[in-house]
Amino acid sequence: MRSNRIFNLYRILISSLGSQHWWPADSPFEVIIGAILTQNTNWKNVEISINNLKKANLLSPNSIFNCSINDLKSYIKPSGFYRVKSDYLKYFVKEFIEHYDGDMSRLMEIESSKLRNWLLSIKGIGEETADSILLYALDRSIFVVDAYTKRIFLRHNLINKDADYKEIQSLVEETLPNDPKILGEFHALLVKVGKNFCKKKNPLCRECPIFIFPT
DNA sequence: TGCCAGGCCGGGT
DNA sequence: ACCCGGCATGGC
Repeated sequence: MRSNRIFNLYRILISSLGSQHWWPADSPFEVIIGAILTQNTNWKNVEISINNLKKANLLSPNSIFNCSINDLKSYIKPSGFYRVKSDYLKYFVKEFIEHYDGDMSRLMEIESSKLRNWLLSIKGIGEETADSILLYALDRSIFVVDAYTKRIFLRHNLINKDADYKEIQSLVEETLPNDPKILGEFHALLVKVGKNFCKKKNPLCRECPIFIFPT
């Protein structure tokens, strides 16, 4: 059965690799900034940008809102796509301040699906970024699906190649315990093995060492 | 040294 | 509804 194999995959990964200690950040707001900056970008580059923002005291909604767009661009340049991402950061803090007074504790009160729709309505935040924020910044029981998840699941015949985001997400959420700690660990573990062992981009590749289970 | 990274948007079919 | 080009830096 498919769900048993997903649970096995999680157990193998957590027992062999251990906790990944995600999401590295000093505050929930920093998680949100990182989630936007890491879109299609190496985390190492994001760290440089976040350190720049930290040194400039720009890790709060109001300080980013008040920062000039050109300064913001210069700080986040190392994480790439800095022209669009500086706009994305601006869009987010503007909405956050308008709707929730830039107050994280106000966000904590909101029900997950309402919060998800609000995040998705902001330009620059798609499904993966929204779910990363819900899970790692707001501690919700949401599974984050990314390219590694799709590749690894596909190679294990856990999904077919046209499976969409929601389908993969539901599959995991209905299989693993409803626990943000576990769902967050699973996503981090999939990224970890994806980075180390799963270099081939062809999702149908069956020779990659990540292929753990026989079919 | 080329390839790619913890995606998303917008325009074209 | 899909598909694809554009966005960009730093690491290995």
